[in-house]
Amino acid sequence: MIQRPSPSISSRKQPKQARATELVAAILQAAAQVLASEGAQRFTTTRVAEKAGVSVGSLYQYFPNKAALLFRLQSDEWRQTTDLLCGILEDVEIPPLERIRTLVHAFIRSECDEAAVRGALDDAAPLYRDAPEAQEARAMANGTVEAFMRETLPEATDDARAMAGQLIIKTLSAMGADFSENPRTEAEIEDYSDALADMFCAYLRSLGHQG
Amino acid sequence: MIQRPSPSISSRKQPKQARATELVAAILQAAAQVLASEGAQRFTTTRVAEKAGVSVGSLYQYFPNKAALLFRLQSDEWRQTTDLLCGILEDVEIPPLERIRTLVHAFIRSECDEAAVRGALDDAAPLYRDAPEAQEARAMANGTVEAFMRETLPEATDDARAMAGQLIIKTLSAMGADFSENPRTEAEIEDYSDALADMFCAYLRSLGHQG
Amino acid sequence: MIQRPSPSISSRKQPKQARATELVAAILQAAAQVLASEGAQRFTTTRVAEKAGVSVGSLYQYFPNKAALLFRLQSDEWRQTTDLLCGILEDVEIPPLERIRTLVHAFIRSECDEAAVRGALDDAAPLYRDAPEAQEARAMANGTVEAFMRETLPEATDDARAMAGQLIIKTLSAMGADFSENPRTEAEIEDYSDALADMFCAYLRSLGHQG
Amino acid sequence: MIQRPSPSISSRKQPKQARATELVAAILQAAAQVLASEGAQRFTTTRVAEKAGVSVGSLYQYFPNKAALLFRLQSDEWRQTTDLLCGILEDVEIPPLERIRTLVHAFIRSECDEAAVRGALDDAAPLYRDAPEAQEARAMANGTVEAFMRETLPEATDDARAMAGQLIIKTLSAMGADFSENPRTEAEIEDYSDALADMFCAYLRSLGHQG
DNA sequence: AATGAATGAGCGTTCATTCAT
DNA sequence: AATGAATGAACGCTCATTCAT
Repeated sequence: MIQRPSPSISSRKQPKQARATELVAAILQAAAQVLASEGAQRFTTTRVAEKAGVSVGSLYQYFPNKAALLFRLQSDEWRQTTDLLCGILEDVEIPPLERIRTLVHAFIRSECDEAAVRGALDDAAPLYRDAPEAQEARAMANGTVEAFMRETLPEATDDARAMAGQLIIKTLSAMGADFSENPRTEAEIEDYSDALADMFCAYLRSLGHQG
Repeated sequence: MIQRPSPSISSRKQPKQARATELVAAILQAAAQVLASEGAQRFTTTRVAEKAGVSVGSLYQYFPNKAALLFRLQSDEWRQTTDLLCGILEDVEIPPLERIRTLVHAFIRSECDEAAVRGALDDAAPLYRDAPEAQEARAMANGTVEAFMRETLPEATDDARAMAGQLIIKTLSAMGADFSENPRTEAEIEDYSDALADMFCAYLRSLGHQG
Repeated sequence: MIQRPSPSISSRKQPKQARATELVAAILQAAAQVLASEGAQRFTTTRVAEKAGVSVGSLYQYFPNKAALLFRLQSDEWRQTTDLLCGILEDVEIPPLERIRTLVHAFIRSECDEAAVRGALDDAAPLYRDAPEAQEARAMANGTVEAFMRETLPEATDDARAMAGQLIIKTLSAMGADFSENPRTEAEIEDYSDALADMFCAYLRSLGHQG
Repeated sequence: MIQRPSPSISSRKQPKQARATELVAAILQAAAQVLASEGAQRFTTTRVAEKAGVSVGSLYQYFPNKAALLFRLQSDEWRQTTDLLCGILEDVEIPPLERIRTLVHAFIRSECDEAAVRGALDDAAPLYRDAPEAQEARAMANGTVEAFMRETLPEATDDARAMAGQLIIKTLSAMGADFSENPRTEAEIEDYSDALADMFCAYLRSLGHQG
């Protein structure tokens, strides 16, 4: 295993003024565009700054390095996705397995919607994933998942629940990334999501869920 | 395994090809080492050639570019893994779900064993994955998987079987990659493999498998 | 020493100048700190302004450029050192060679005390040394040195005296800088100062000093 | 005191072929020219390569980084100077103090001859002086100096001799650098060298040398 | 007067690939 | 066939200075 440097990735300053906020937004938008249109390989700070209509220096005023910019992009994506998924998981009106199905559909669709950026972000992962901040970000939804699992598998041990929860989330995430690598039709998305949901539901039932 | 000519006979017949085979093998071995020890970021043709005790020029005689070298590495990994998995899947003496479990264990363990190379290979994927040959390589095991699925789900439609087969294989592959990113203990490997196998088995049963 | 206005009287009379003096003092202090703690390489106007709790713009209001700031630092150091040395040289109560010895000890010790700043200032010399003002600054103590030399070598020609005086002063200065590059123990400082003083005294005696 | 990074500075490869030797020579010559004509501040690898009629890449084939190039320049200067000085110091036919005088003249003249390069090299010292190799280089002439001092001050303690030797050498070196900063006439060089030699001789006599 | 965001030329260094030998 | 020196565009990043507010 290789020890890569973990550059500090935290934002250089939190924009106090509207001007700064706009700038950061412009940079992030440009970054997403460059990532989507040019790919991770050609994602350079110069290109992002140019696309954003800003000098490189300005970019570096708000992001301490390239990794931080990528991480921010990823982080925003994560937050969005997390919000989406948590909103679904926490809706106790709906039976758990139905929630899972909805969740899978929502996630897969969302992955396909922004496939270009996400794919390139994955390619760039080596540049930011070893930063400590990245570890934190990935743990955000843990609480919600745990609660959902307690509800779904009330009689399982904590360990079993944790493992099953992680397995499902990770599988969803990995399969979404893989599936969205190629362009997909509406029907393919539906079929694939259903199959994946079938697998998760079968698994949960086998672990003791009483539907 | 390197094809060594018996010194007196075939080395005269095909001196070039034998030499070439050795060279290619040395380069590939060096490439794997460089990838494992230096990471995708620092994987350079010069470094590989140096490690292999060969000139860069020679490297470029056998591999048209860096992507080709990486692709070959990946391709060999795939063939190996495929052989491993097919051997297990084709053993009709053992009940299907048991085969699946064995397969998962074997695969996860194998991923962890070579985590360094495979992880780096994944990081480098953007560099070779767009090659046309890369598509072919991934289809190798299709026949065996299909056969296994026919055996396991005899009453399902072809479409359903194909989908389920792909889903399981892809999930196994993606989760193996993800899981082996961090160093793992023996016990973690066992637990994780079992959980994954549980999920697959539950899924297959839910699709109609009669165990 | 900072010139603080008594709050009720002079601060009304010359509010700008008092404020300016404080600002300049704060900047210079910060500059010395940055130089000592970060080194010449990382001595940037932004960092100095930040350390001084002042905007870069303000810094540039009082110093036309980075070189001017460095020069001022150097200049202040020179004035301090000059005062120290002149005070010793002008004490006619003490025999000349004893004054030299005291002077060497005082200077070497002072160099070691502020090694960090002075070392970094030396490193930065290329940035300010070509300024015309820099020439003047170095001539400050000339009068005192001349007087001392007249006293010490009353029978020598003016030229010989000037040369000897310059030689000793320059040697002292150069050797102080060199010696203080490395951290030194008390004993090393004493020994080194004595040796240097021995050399100067022997030289002066050889030129005709009657002790 | 600041902890600067000590980049490895050793030559990347010893040129085996005439071609390579020529190249290294061309680079070193170009480097000296750039240093002399543009100053340490504008001494960049790109500029050196350009002046040498070579690509930057080639430069980096023979020098691992800019510091190494500078160090090599300095190192060559040191070797030259060392050879010059040792040749003089070791000539036992000539009385010690006369040797000292000859040495001072030779050194000061040599410093003035190449003032531009040496001055700029001094300015660039922060970039290479902390490398371990630089420490070694400075110790080269120690043996010869020691022998000379034993001959000149046979009755002094080892410590006293070492101190006196270091003092003289360092003073010579520092004063040569300082003196050659400005352009000098023939007469100035002679006068200055004599004064310096006078000082050293007086010092050695005062320490017990019997001339 | 004071601010600090913005600039952008410039730096040191890397590395896939070529091609004269 | 084999070599490995040579290329040079490209990268991430810094910092002295300006100027609109």
